[in-house]
Amino acid sequence: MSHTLGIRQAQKQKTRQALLDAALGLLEEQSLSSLGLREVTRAVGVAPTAFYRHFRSTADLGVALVEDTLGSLHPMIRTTVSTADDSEQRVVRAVELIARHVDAYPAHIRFIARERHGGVQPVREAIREQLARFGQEVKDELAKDCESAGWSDDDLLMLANLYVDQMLITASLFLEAQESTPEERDRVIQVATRQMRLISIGRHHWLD
Amino acid sequence: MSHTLGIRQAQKQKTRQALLDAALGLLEEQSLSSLGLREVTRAVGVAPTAFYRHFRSTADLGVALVEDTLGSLHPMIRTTVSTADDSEQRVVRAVELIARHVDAYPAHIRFIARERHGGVQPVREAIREQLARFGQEVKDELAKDCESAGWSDDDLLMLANLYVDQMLITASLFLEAQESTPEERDRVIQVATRQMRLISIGRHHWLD
DNA sequence: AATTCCAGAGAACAGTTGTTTACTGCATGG
DNA sequence: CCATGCAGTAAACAACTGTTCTCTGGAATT
Repeated sequence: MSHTLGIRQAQKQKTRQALLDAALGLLEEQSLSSLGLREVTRAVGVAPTAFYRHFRSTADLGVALVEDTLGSLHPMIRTTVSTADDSEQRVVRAVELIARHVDAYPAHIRFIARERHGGVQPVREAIREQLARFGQEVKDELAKDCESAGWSDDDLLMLANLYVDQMLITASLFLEAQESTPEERDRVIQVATRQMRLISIGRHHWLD
Repeated sequence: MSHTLGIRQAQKQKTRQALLDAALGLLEEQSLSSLGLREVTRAVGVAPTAFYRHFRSTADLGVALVEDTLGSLHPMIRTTVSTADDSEQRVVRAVELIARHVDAYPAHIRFIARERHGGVQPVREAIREQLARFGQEVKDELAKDCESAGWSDDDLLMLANLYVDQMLITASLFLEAQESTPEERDRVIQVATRQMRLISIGRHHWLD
């Protein structure tokens, strides 16, 4: 079904991606609500009017950016929860995976952390939607675990969302520590690991 | 020592507060990095140049706003942790207090949630600093509790920061639910309460 | 080979922005 | 009571913004 795009469509998607990439770069030191359309086109090297061929507005571009950046998170979250070692090893491995992802795509998680509560409503909504989806995915993974026996659906979802939020907080801490000393980075690893561990302990004794 | 201000200084502080209030209002539907200085003065009804008598830039105003808005949070956080009922009642009461605070000062917590990871570095730093202070305060309160016997200082601070982050997440959820149905609000209360409870359970079994 | 289509260019538009300069009126301190 | 200080005003600046309109070159379709 995936017909090889013509030269025409290929070029279009290329500049579209260039616009998205340029925007993501510019958003490292400002928020979406202050991002100008001309600013983006200037960074790419196309005329301002070309922008409209791809997006209705910068808010529209922001929504597209949400799909892109959170799409890259799906595999990480999946593997973070599903690695079936012992409970303690799982926590350590999760924090490690988060750190690795932040190193690989710092701009992605900066964008999400910044715009999750940012000034552009449609973007906030898109992020909220995607994170709810993540919550469901994590819940499904948790349900497979034998430790989840006797848990209600509501409680599983509650725990899943707690994990998702904690992942974002941890990722954000790694991002801040990135332009700091390596010792600070190690400190973040230790704190994040212990917080995750405490949540896991709470999970273990939930049904008492 | 607090000498009654002259008419001069009183007027100055009055317009300064007017600028802060107007800015906080405008920031409900945009972020600080897109807030224009003229926009603020227009909302107050003074000349654009008057702005410079009070702030160097909008970023400067943002930092001042952090002190204001997070100052109002100090009493809440203090009482949230220190009410010395039984553990379960404490959780319920904490969530209740957060809900009440969000209803009282929605713009305050919106500002903090938005600019904590926002596009203006000095403001991010100011918020980070204040939240670290909160973490210390919570830790001091936790240390008084008999349940904290045998805990290391690092672990206490780790738990305190976990609580602070969880409070912010919960407050943010209440804010979103504010312009939604009352049933949604109740759902937020239930989820937040159970998340807090799970953390408390983790705390209780931490030393096993 | 002729025609249609469309991504991108270019110019122009009215509005807005931050910042500077010179000013005014009034509360304040000698 | 008079001189100084200073909060706020007014006008002007170059630079920038989003959006519209018209146009063009080359891929896509027939």
